[in-house]
Amino acid sequence: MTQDASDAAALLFDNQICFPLYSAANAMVRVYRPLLKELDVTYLQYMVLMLLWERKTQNVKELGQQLRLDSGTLTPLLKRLEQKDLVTRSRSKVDERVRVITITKQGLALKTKAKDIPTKLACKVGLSKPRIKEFNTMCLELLAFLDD
Amino acid sequence: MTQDASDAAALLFDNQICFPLYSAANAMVRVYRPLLKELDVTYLQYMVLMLLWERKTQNVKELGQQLRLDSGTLTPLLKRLEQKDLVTRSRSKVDERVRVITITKQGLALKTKAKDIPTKLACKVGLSKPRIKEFNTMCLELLAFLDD
DNA sequence: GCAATTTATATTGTACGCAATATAATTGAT
DNA sequence: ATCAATTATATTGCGTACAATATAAATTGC
Repeated sequence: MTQDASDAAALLFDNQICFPLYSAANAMVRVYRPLLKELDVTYLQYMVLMLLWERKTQNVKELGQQLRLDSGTLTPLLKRLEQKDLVTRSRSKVDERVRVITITKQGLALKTKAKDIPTKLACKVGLSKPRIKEFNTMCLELLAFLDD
Repeated sequence: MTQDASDAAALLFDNQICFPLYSAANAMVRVYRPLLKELDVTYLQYMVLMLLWERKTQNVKELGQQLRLDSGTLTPLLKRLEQKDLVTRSRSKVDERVRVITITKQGLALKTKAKDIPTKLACKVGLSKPRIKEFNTMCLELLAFLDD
């Protein structure tokens, strides 16, 4: 193939190397939505709660590093979780800049309600366990490249 | 492992079967952003233009099917492309409900400017060509399950 | 000890993504 | 032909993402 032909092929929609990734991520959030409706949280809020179920107090930076998101996304999200009484937002006594997020009793209680969600999602996902593992590995590998 | 232990493991953040997908999709859009800055379009706008480079006139439904997006997302996006004079938004003479999107001369001209973007992106992605193909296949497979 | 720099978070503005709903044109059944 | 159902798009409202910028507290260099 000539260089020009290769350039042209690279600009064809169906040859876009990441559009299926983009669509799959959207579809995944769409599938989660009805499952999370009973908890009245979004997918991202659910991920934040999950982190806080494991370690009940974390600051914004710690959450952001695990979620790969910054305060521009997290600050308003955490305010919404606070308004639902699922977390508290206090300040560190040691360092006044640090915003300390702590899960509340109600936030912890949601964990019980969430018990069946992973199974329900796994059904929707369809792929076998080893194939999911393989898929996650590839996503993480890609992520490592994309994040430099 | 007992059922309870398995339930608990399923709610651990690091065991979430789709969070790497979510993060990778975000990272991918982030990597595209500086590459598309010269064209002054977003990733999704770039995908729409790509479809219109291949077939210069398409209606909203046709675009939506290929992009897996609805008018709630596409209508405002197409208005923005119209404001940049990259597309026109007319009505079908045959069926007045149908909004016909046509790429403009300026919109077509952007294709030349975009020539090097796929190569630049491929460098960032890092994965080998066959591995990218494998990854796309898995995303499409997952997508088929998630979309029922 | 204090100015300069760094760090942690917050704010602003833009653009998705999508559920829910609205509107207007077309089609279908009688 | 007419009215009900369907279809195509638009609108509204909410919640991300994130670049750019702002602010205030802590740290560093001297």
